[in-house]
Amino acid sequence: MAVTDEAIEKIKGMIVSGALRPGDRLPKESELAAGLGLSRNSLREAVRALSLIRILDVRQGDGTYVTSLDPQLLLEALSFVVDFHRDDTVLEFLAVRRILEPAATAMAAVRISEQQLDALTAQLDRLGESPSVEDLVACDLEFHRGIVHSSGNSVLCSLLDGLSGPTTRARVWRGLTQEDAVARTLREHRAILAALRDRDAEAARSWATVHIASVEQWLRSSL
Amino acid sequence: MAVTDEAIEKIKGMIVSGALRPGDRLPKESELAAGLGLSRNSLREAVRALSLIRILDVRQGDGTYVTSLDPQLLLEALSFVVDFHRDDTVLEFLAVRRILEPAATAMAAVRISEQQLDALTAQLDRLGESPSVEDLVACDLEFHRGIVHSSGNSVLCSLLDGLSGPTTRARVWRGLTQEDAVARTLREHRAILAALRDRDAEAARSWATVHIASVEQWLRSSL
DNA sequence: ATGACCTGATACGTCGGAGGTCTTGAGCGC
DNA sequence: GCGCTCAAGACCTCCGACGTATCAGGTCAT
Repeated sequence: MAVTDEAIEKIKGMIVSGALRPGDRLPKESELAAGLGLSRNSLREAVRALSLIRILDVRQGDGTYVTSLDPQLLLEALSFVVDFHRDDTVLEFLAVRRILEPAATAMAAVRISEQQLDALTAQLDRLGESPSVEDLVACDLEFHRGIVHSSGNSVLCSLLDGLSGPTTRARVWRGLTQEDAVARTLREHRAILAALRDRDAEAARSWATVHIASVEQWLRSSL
Repeated sequence: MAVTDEAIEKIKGMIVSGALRPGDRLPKESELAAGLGLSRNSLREAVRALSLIRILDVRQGDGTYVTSLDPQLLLEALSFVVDFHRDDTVLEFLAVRRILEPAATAMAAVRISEQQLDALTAQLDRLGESPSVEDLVACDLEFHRGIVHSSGNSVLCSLLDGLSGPTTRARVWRGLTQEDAVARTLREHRAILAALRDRDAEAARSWATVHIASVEQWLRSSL
């Protein structure tokens, strides 16, 4: 195994074992390199790799720190990976979302706060009747993010966030090619919100399923 | 933005845009570095980072290649990230698994082949009545992997694979501390398998839910 | 002719050192 | 007390050199 890979493993080990805790500062590059028995150049490769996946946070002029290691932060790296998938796997991502999102929406139905409900309502009102496609998609993303956040499971939240990336582009196409997509989306959002307000988990789950299934159906027929 | 980060983005761009396709070979380090306008050292940091998350495959003495970019391969990186999570987020991972696994099992019920069913049966038979805890956990992992694989969704498959890491350790503790855990696990596996053989998606889903919920319940009470 | 073996070219792996740039905080003047 | 200056510390980038692994092609014995 290459020295750089060893260094990655060792740093990982220090974090997992608790020797380095979230927010801790690493020794400076030259010291750490000496400590791990490799050159500064090779160590930098290891640090850079861990920094890409948000394990380490490197600040020029300051030092290198262990991140908070929050699921939210770490799963951000997922979206980077997801970006590499071609269109032929979008359907598979969507299928996973179709499983997770209804479940998250149902969970949110029993946990979401009144303030959050009001905020979501205000957001939908602000969008108006016939928004631009870009606004709609952005709002759509925000809407679902808000709901999933209320599920109370940060892993679930981050996972859906990462998975939503590839389907976002698809939704833009849809808005451009399907006439009633805008009105339909708005209608379904209202329905989901109403179900949440009623604390009706099953209705919320069903509307979320319908919502995603409609995107999936369109995508499947147009590929 | 640092030159290394630029390089990462540029290489990513070359792949996403299709200029570099899966299996393609990159120019040698010195040429690529010159092409991207940075030093070989800095480029190596970019390549190393992309190699950690399985975007690139570097072979000493040969060259650097774009990987297959299979979801399975790319989501392997997920397990690396998941390893960093402490025990207090295991419950959240388990909650996500509780959503995905029953759905995957239900999907498998209508798609799994007879050969696969026979293989799973043989695997359970081979384990015997009172296996060691390690054997049981390994077998458990393999059992679920086989079923999820039959769901036909490779993204779902890889995701569950990555998510199962942190709960594996938990299951080992469980086997060590809870007397009837072994027998119970075996019983539930048989039930899931029977449901799959009956092509009964709902029964399969329910048994999978029960199976995971029992782990979750024990874990929740023991933390 | 075929196979194993050797060898050179090629490309990645590692290293040490030299400047450059950014952040931080102490010290100074208003 | 407040704001500014400046020097120290730490990361950023680069260069050039050498080590090591892989592969292709030629050589030689069978």
